[in-house]
Amino acid sequence: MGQNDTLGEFEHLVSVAIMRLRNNAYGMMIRTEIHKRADRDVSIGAVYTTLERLEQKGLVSSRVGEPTPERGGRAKRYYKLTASGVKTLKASRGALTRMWKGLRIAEA
Amino acid sequence: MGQNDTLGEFEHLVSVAIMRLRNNAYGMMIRTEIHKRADRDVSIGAVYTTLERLEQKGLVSSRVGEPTPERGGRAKRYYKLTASGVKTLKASRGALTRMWKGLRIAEA
DNA sequence: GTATTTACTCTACAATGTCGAAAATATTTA
DNA sequence: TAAATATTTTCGACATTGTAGAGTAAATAC
Repeated sequence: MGQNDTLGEFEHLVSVAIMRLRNNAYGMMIRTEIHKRADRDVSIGAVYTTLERLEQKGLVSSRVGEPTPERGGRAKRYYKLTASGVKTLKASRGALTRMWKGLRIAEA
Repeated sequence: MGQNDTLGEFEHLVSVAIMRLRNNAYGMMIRTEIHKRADRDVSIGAVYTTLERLEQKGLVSSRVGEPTPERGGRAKRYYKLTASGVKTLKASRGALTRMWKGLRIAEA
């Protein structure tokens, strides 16, 4: 049930953030990107939980990077969308786009 | 917690459908609109549950209409977005738009 | 008053959203 | 080199949202 093809609202934001960040998409950065762009301030835990679930669904993959020596800190885990992830993200966006198409938002 | 300001993915679709349908936004129609536009086939129960929750949050309001005599059938309950609902919908769309802005989607 | 049609309500459970605290692991410093 | 500090990830728990299916209501037709 609910295997593939649609993303939740936050999953959508996380997925887009990963695309934007290219080869610098790791937890903390993803959170920052969402904060800056979508003006949405979520906890880092929320981000990781979602990342983990997306990975379980095969929509993103990850690898642990070398620990960049910039004043301590644990090694980063980098994420990227899989082919399936890109496809699903496109589908989600497409549904929204078609839904909004031609509608000029006015009043209640 | 999570009072206002963001819509879930399906709540978003339902809200847009209500706007599109103007003065003809009742359960069955909303479902059809989502099916046609977003190519999403959900049960009527799913639609009503969401409608009810949006109403509880003050994002939509409803009223029961006169039973149009078109070969039987119960009276319809019409929905519309409240001012707060419009605002929230705009915010949700805005977040997505800003998130996507400038990103050309390519490959994984 | 029974069948038929159209539409809504209820109940239950699965999936997604979200937080806060804890654990890892690296560098600096006393 | 042990302790302090910084950066990032992992865990556990619970709230909200997504979704289906069966049941109920109410109106017209026969």
